Amino acid sequence: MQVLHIFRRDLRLSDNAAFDAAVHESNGDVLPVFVFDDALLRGRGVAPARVRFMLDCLQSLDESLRARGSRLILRRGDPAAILAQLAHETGASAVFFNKDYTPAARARDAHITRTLRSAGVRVEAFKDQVIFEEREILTGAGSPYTVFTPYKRAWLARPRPLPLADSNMVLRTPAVKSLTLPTLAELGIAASNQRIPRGGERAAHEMLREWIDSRRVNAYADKRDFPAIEGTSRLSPHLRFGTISPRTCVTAAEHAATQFNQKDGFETWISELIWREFYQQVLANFPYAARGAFKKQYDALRWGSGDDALDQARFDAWCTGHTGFPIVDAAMRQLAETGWMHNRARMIVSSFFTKDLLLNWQWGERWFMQQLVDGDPASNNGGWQWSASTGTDAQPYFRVFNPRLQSERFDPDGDYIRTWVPELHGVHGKHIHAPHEMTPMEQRMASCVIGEDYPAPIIDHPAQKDEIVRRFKALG
DNA sequence: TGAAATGTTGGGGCG
DNA sequence: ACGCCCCAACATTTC
Repeated sequence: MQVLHIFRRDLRLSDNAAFDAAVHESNGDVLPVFVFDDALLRGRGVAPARVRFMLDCLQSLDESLRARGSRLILRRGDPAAILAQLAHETGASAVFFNKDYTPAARARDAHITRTLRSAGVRVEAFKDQVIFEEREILTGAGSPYTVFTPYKRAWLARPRPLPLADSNMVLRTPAVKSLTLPTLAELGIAASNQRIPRGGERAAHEMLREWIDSRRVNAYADKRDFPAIEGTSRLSPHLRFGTISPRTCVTAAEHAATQFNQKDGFETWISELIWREFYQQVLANFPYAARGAFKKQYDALRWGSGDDALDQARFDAWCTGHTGFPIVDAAMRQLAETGWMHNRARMIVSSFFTKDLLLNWQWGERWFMQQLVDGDPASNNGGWQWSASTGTDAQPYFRVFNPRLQSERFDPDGDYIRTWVPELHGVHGKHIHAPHEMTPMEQRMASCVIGEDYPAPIIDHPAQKDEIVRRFKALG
């Protein structure tokens, strides 16, 4: 009895809930399928770098399947129609997949499920992408949490599912047509020359092992806020595409914390994984937040300067890293060049975007989705709304980052800045955080003339801060 | 996962 | 020796 498994954000064989169930139920007669969904590939939130990473993951997944006697069947088009066709063609009696929680994904999956069921095919959806899903963690009143700290407490108090045991069952897959792995150009996506990490399940497991065994995870609490330091796991693209499961990550880190009797780094790192689940849960339970402010009264907030050309120029300066604020420019260039940005830097540039440039957070959210290899709708939306003070658990609107202070605190020697902003290589000492304060003589000495080699700050922080606080205050 | 203003405390210089 | 003042360091408050 043939079972079809659809891979989407679970591009791995180990600890994969739906795939494991498909293999066991079918006794190895499994049809592993991936569908290139044109509706997604043509959307405005596509990042060439992310698609490249995904293609790498798919290549690696196909190799893993071939090692087990199977292979990955690739198709392109409308998923529901393709899956109905494939089920008919192969006589598959059931289609399995892992649940996805964004509003668009749920609509797509509801359509797939209706189509297949009306064709007489059984459909089963599994929890896999998160440890606890949408309505598993509820308040005493039975409603979803909208504040992180109590959510985290409830999350930690609950017994966690362990990773599934690896199966070595030999797989048999019928001969059906498959696309060869397409290129970016064949998918109609712009070329990407960003330096992105290696995809695939093996790469993910190697990274996790290194993260744990080198004990970098133990130093996470102390080092994670300094973007010049390799203090984070960098596993986010793998969690995004499911080349590693959150259960595997948590179990490995917990084991290491016990073994080394070192809890701080572990607990702080796990908190970040809980943030990921928190935001998935928020979007699942409050789907309107994908399209507007979680706190609805802030949909009425007026963004921008009133001058569209000025706003566009500011937006472009931010995207390309030419705002005249070194820490912001370094971060934006890291994003453009690598498809990744350090988390502390994400907070700084998103605060700058909303509270200093006064631009609508949704523009920034979209730019991130177009750039990030790890771009995830729920985490990205949650993070932007947090920064914009429109979201769940948002920072109060009067908490505004001072880019200069953030720079001095989290990149004290300017190492991060100099790595990504070559114009500032010759700028030494404290001037690295505010090069426009150099005298004309100092500017020449540093080979960094303000207005020629590097821009003056494009906005005045105190004035912009006053303005945004006034606008928020007006809405209560 | 804030910043800045304001308040408090305590050590040390100094008359 | 003593009180006064300054000010840094830290804590609290406010937005």
